[in-house]
Amino acid sequence: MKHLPHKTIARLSQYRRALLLCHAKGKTHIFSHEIAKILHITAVQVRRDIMLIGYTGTLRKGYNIKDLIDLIGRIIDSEEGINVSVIGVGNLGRAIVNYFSGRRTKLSIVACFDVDSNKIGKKTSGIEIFHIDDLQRIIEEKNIKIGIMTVPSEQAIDIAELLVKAGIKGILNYTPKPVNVPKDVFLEEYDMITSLEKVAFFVKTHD
Amino acid sequence: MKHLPHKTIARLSQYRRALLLCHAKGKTHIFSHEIAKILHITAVQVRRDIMLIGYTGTLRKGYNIKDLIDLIGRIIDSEEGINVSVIGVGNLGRAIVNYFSGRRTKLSIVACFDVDSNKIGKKTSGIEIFHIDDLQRIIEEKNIKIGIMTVPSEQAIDIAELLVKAGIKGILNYTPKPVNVPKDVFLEEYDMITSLEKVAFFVKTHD
DNA sequence: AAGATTTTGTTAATTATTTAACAGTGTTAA
DNA sequence: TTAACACTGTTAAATAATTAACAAAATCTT
Ligand SMILES: NC(=O)c1ccc[n+]([C@@H]2O[C@H](COP(=O)([O-])OP(=O)(O)OC[C@H]3O[C@@H](n4cnc5c(N)ncnc54)[C@H](O)[C@@H]3O)[C@@H](O)[C@H]2O)c1
Ligand SMILES: NC(=O)c1ccc[n+]([C@@H]2O[C@H](COP(=O)([O-])OP(=O)(O)OC[C@H]3O[C@@H](n4cnc5c(N)ncnc54)[C@H](O)[C@@H]3O)[C@@H](O)[C@H]2O)c1
Repeated sequence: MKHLPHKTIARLSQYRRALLLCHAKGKTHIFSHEIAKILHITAVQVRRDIMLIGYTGTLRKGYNIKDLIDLIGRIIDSEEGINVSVIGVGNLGRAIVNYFSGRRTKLSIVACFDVDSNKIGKKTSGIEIFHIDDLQRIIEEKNIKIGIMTVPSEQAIDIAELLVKAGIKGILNYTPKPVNVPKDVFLEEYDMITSLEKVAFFVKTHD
Repeated sequence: MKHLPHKTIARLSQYRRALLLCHAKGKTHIFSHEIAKILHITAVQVRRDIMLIGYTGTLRKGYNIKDLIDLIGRIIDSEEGINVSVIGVGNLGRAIVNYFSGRRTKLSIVACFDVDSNKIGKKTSGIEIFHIDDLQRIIEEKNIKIGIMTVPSEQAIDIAELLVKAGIKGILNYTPKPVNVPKDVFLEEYDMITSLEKVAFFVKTHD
């Protein structure tokens, strides 16, 4: 298995989530077209993705749900788990921390950072909030590999640089400000405003 | 100008945001490579996108910032503006409402919906919260075209259906549950968990 | 047991998107 | 006034992602 396309990785994550739900219901096998139906994509795409990770289902019975869940896990998870931090504990940051603190997965949010003295030392959803000046130290101490940026956009570029310096290996930037990272750091940016404007554009043109 | 690629639309939104910043600083012209630098993409891509919308800069001076902002506006905005609603005023929904209420654009959030009786009738960031049962009526009364879904994922499918019935033309689904809409409704889905798992995958493999 | 049916796995074709290449043209400098 | 330069606009090539096509095989039907 050489290079999995980005889009395939994203779908594998979704397949797994859907499969876990099916598994919980006691289902043991599933067809490509069933998975496709759940995610509203085509069965071919499902089969192709599954082919790419080298799994083979059984003809006429489909894919073994448990096996496929495990295989996807071996591909996208890190065995030891990965520690994550949230930088900027405002409305969005708090929502994210709260949301992820509920679920047990291989990804755990283990620290937050802010500059607001009212927040430092407190906890949000059980996760401690540190001062941004302690970032480097805490990142090292807690072996944090991923940073989720939810700071005001004016701070985005500086914070990204700080994260890179601290040795972070992946950044999820929810700021509408594009940031720059060296190529050994993986960057994913999501811009909500743009997303909404895109919807608005198609609403406008589609009638 | 025929069909603009989705990706181009998304970038136009970002160009405009960057251009507005430059404009505010008193800059009048900008080169493709300057825009590219800000967004960390290539100058060719910028030029190509701008070509697609039929704008032409002046040689050696670049693009007129004000003109380009206006043209992008004419393309992606609706003249009259578009009304938006948020369904599910929890942590994420509240963050979104608060965030967008600050900015004046052609897109305004004009109503929220929930089922929690403690929330109904109250306001969040100045926007009234209605009961989900009044959705159809309010959508019509307030001429709402877009719905942002931030309800628990178990509710996602039902709510999407409800929105479609009510005559919504665009849905932004922040639930990790894929939903189904007729093809005259534009659907954009963003799954934060998947996004984070994708970052984790590349962090894992990239060393 | 023969034939129809269903479903996978895989290669090939298609479509979408990005990147490269380069002609054309004001502007600056010699 | 001519040559070098620094841009844009556009076409062509390359890359990425999706979709179609179909052979192979397990199961079902009669
Ligand atoms: N809230 C949303 O729904 C939403 C939507 C789209 C984009 N965003 C983006 O997400 C970011 C955060 O949005 P928000 O609504 O949570 O804002 P917010 O103001 O509620 O939160 C920002 C937080 O960052 C902290 N902060 C400021 N400077 C910091 C620094 N140098 N280091 C660490 N922390 C710092 C602030 O103290 C605050 O707690 C913004 O960039 C915004 O554009 C938010
Ligand atoms: N918080 C995050 O950062 C985050 C991240 C990723 C995904 N999400 C997704 O966003 C959604 C909301 O997350 P949250 O953290 O804000 O959850 P939340 O529980 O804080 O909010 C959900 C809200 O929806 C309301 N609600 C429930 N049923 C409803 C119905 N039928 N109609 C209208 N409103 C209803 C609830 O009363 C509540 O106010 C979830 O699907 C979650 O998976 C959230």
